[in-house]
Amino acid sequence: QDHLLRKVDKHIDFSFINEKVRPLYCADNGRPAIDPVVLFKMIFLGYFYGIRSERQLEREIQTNLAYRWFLGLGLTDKVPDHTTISWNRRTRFKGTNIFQDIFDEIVLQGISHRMVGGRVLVSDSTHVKANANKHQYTKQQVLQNTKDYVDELNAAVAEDRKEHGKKPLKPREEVTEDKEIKVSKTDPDSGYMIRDGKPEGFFYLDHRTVDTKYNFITDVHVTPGNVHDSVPYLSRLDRQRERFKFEVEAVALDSGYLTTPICRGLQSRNIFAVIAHRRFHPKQGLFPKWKFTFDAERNIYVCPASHELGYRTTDRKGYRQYASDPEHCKNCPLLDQCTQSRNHRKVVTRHVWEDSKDWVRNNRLSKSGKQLYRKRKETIERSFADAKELHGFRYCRLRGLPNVREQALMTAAVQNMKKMAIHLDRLEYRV
DNA sequence: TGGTGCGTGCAATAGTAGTT
DNA sequence: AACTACTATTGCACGCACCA
Repeated sequence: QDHLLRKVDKHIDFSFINEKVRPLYCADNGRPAIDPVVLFKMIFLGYFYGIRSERQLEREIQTNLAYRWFLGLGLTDKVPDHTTISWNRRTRFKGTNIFQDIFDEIVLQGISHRMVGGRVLVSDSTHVKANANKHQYTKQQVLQNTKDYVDELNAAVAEDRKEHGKKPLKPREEVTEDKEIKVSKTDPDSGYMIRDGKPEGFFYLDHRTVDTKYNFITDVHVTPGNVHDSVPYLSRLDRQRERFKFEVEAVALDSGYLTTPICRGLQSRNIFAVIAHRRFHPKQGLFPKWKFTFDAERNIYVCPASHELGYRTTDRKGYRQYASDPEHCKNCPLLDQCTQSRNHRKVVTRHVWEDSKDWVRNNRLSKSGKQLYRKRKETIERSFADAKELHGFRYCRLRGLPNVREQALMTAAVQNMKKMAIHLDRLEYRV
């Protein structure tokens, strides 16, 4: 009586699948299809129990009474063939948003049950090993991808230079920075990754956002493994605000997201942001940057020897440069701890959006910031752990970005369903 | 490093259950 | 019987564990 599938069946309404899928089926001709609800329930079963193969799934359904019951199959009913799943994936569902739609619908059901607040969100990403041998690759020259905040930054740089009485920079034609990357022969969509102390090879990145109220997963996004965490963050945040009408008040993020565009983006959206801190240690022996204090009023940096570094210019990348007077530094006793530059001139840079970063830094040190930050680990990390341990999300079952996206969305949807079913069942029991 | 055996999803296509 | 839109079958390339 207390089987998980009974709770899922009781508390989750799957009838929406019929409506979402209707335009993809022929209404009045041909051989009748397997009921789409049954088809998707089969897929869900695979993810619920971490059955990573469609053949294996077919065999499991044949012999498992609970699975048959969940699908509405009698003891002697024929289980649909496993290839029907892959046939539908690459024929009927190809190029559609059906998996995203289903994930979204489950989130909406969670919202209607008051299990999702949409006020405090936590995001992180994890690597998922691609279904591709790390030795099978070709090398390719690609252009460095240009960041999407580039226009905004150019405007900020122009503004900043104007304020400091500098001439505007000549607009540069095209940014053509070439780099060589490894492209997998078996799954060209994945990205080659080298990380300290971890196995290298082809990976995807799964970016997730979790609502802190009941740890409901509210967003899933997959990119190749060589894309930085922070790149898709703001657009995914906005997606949630639009799609689910979230009024986001606060977010907590891992140190990988501590970049000026994100700090700036969150501040301008009026969202209280707490981001983990990473202290960089520059070349051994040299002073770290935080030893230089910024005086906003006078627009100067003060070095550990109390010497002033004055504003010099603002460069194309948005960094203000503050330089010391080499005549003064030449005789400084701290010189060899400060700079190795041949002309004894120390240059400290400060991004034009550095103020947003300072704002985030102060948030983290505040009382509510500390509280929120502590919550981060126990929510998002647990969500990823469950996905990997329980639902087979350590490896990509399928190849190609759309397919990996399908796997990520279905894994998350199933985690949400499980959470919802168990929670609602407990509520009912109490009443 | 190269071979073997096994398991996987995919592609091609054969087969099937409806309607006309 | 012809046509249609599905499902089922089959063979294949690939990944991976294992072994020498």
